[in-house]
Amino acid sequence: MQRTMAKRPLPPADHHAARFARQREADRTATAEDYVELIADLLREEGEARAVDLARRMGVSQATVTATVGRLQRDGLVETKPYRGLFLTPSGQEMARTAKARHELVVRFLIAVGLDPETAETDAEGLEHHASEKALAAFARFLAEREDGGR
Amino acid sequence: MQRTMAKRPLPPADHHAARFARQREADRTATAEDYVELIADLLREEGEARAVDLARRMGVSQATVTATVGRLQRDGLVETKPYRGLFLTPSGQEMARTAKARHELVVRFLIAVGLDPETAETDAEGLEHHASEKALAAFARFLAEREDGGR
DNA sequence: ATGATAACTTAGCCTAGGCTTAGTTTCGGA
DNA sequence: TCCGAAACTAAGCCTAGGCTAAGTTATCAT
Repeated sequence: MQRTMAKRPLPPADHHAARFARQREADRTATAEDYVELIADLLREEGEARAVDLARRMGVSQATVTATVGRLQRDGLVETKPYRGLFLTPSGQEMARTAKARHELVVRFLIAVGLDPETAETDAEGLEHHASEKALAAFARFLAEREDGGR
Repeated sequence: MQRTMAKRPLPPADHHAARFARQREADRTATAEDYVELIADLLREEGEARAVDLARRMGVSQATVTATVGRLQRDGLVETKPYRGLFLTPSGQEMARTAKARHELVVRFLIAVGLDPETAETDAEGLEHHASEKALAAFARFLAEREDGGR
């Protein structure tokens, strides 16, 4: 049995470094995922995703949206038709699909462990980018068990 | 009853924007927390926290550590005595204390919902910065119940 | 059909957080 | 004691992601 006190020695340095590297990697993709997810939502709910709406919903200036969308375009995730909104490339759609699924899963999980839906939604925004596949699998398992046990 | 399909309409734009703002705020403090937490760990476990060890454990160059530590110093979290390592100011210690508590809580929670300890540790690194107070409270509640039920 | 308004872009600036390469300092062992 | 290796700093560069202010350009309503 492990000690309960926070006295476990530090992990080996390279191990430790790998965690932070994963972390930085996740940070780099987080913005792309947020934009792509939001574009997909807007396309679905409003029929179009205009830069001005993205700016409004992200709480950011239009200039920032222009710059970010430029990077997304460079990375093959988004296409633009000025004054006709933004569109997702196939790989953008793919990213949006998995991002949304992840988001939904995290929200449902947070609610299941006792968070109110509004806070769950807010927190999911931050947490969804940092949960590993293993963690997501554990969340899904937890939800499945919860549903079985509940009936 | 709400629809189960992901068809809930988008939240109001300002609402939506506020979530992302919180998010960006958390991102800004994440690096500081990671450094301060690691410095505290090194001081506790090794007796000193040298820049070179931070670099090794963060997986980053020494120059990057110098720059980051400069910002931490500017922000009143850290003090340096060259060749004698890094030290935390009272407010740095405070930050380390709460960061560590949060980290421990998230790890224990992740293990409780079925993650293996190693992955829990890795994921906690990313998740701890993005869980709200409400979420942390929910995690703690969950663990408490779990312990009651378990006996 | 044209002109005001709204949408979008450009330019220029900033900070955080990375990097490498090239110095400085300090410490410790011969 | 002194000198080489290790620790640290400095300089200069880069990208992402923010900002404002100043253009452009489409669209739509008259």
